[in-house]
Amino acid sequence: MRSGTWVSDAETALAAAGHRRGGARRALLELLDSQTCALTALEIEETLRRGGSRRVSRASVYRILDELERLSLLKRVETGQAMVRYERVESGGEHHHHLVCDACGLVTPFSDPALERAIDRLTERVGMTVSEHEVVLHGACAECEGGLPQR
Amino acid sequence: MRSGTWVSDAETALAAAGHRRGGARRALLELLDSQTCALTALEIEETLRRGGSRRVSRASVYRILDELERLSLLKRVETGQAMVRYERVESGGEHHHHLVCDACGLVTPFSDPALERAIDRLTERVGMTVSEHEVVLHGACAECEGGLPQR
DNA sequence: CTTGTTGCAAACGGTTTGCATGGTG
DNA sequence: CACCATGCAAACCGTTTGCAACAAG
Repeated sequence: MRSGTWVSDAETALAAAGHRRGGARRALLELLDSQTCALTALEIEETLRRGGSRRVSRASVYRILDELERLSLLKRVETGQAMVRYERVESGGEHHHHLVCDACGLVTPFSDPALERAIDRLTERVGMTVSEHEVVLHGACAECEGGLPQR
Repeated sequence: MRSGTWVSDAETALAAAGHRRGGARRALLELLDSQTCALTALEIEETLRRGGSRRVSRASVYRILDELERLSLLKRVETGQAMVRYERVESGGEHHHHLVCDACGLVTPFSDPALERAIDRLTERVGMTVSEHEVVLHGACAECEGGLPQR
């Protein structure tokens, strides 16, 4: 059960960045807020169209995603599949990573404190200012296990 | 200083998979063997052309990379940049992950036993057969730190 | 000679951009 | 009423594919 603060936080940040309001962006914000994991631009476009929400053109989807990412409201997720995915960034800093089934394409979130600790420690030792990190586990989900990967 | 076993291992695996020899693939194998980190298809094509090696058509580069990946001789690396990168898979199982400078695009390898341990442990708990994992750290390299990211 | 290997150019498909229209403040 | 937000369609560009010429075994 989400509190919905993300949408209002996002709108505040957008206003602060000099943006006006717009129906397309609003629809995207609400959709993204309701998700538990990352979506592709295509999934977003289709969900909005079929979900009864306002139809949003593909160009707008991309433009809005781009802007939201620039404002650090969204995070880009690379799953090794054809399309990039996006998911909201929690203001609290909590975040998860992803399991990708290479057979059926299913993307599932997971989180692991021990992993985060290892990365935090590592982050201090590398010769670089680390602003973000991403971990992707590839394999076969329970359902596909035993079946042939089709890629 | 590399031992060069990767190239011969690769050729053995290719032969076993029913492939004949070919100059283009040979050139790619040698180039990839000499690298310390992942290259894009474009970088491979250009390096081969300029490096005096045989010129290899773009289509062949992609086809060969694809086949080598299928045989687990290469690993695909997603850095969040426009293009996919490829690097050889060590038969010993040793592997590294990547630091990506979002300002200049520099990709650097790193390895961390503690991180690997955390991932191995995690791998046993998730409801999925994990065959591979990838960790990417984003940030600004020493050189770019202070300058503005340009994306 | 049979069949995989390569090059060339055209086709693909996700993403971006140019331009005209519409809505916000 | 100035300007950002949006839709549409065309342009982009990394990657894939069809096909014909080559070359390995």
